[in-house]
Amino acid sequence: MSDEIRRNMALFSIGSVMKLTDLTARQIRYYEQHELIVPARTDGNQRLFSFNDVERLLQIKALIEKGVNIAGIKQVLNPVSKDSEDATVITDQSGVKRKELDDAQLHKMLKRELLTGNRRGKVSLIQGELSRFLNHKS
DNA sequence: TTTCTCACA
DNA sequence: TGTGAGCA
Repeated sequence: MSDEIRRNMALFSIGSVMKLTDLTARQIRYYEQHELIVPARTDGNQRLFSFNDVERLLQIKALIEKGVNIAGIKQVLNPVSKDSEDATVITDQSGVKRKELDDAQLHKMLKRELLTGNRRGKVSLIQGELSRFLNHKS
């Protein structure tokens, strides 16, 4: 669990993130405007990204390449409180939590689509690049 | 030099 | 989204 801490601690400049994600600074800032990511700031108002942010950016990139728009990406990335909209739960003949179930399945479906083809390949590639970047650091 | 915000193509 | 201006 303390892994979360480190993931959110490592900080990169937007320039590093650009190289790591192949996104332009413009895109990165654009995604931030749409709340797809929420990087921290330095004293000089400089953006600081964590490993989590980088991974998030890579997911966003993958989704965009699949033709998903900002709104769609928000749905996949934003954990929209698990129980903040149970007001519209349908109570049909089969069950009581119809809507909730559908949301969960949809979310899982989208996530799977996003990661289809590189369950491990892309991730390890990313980590490899991160390591190379951190070690070379020249 | 790099990043930032803002505005226009 | 890209690009350029003017700052810090």
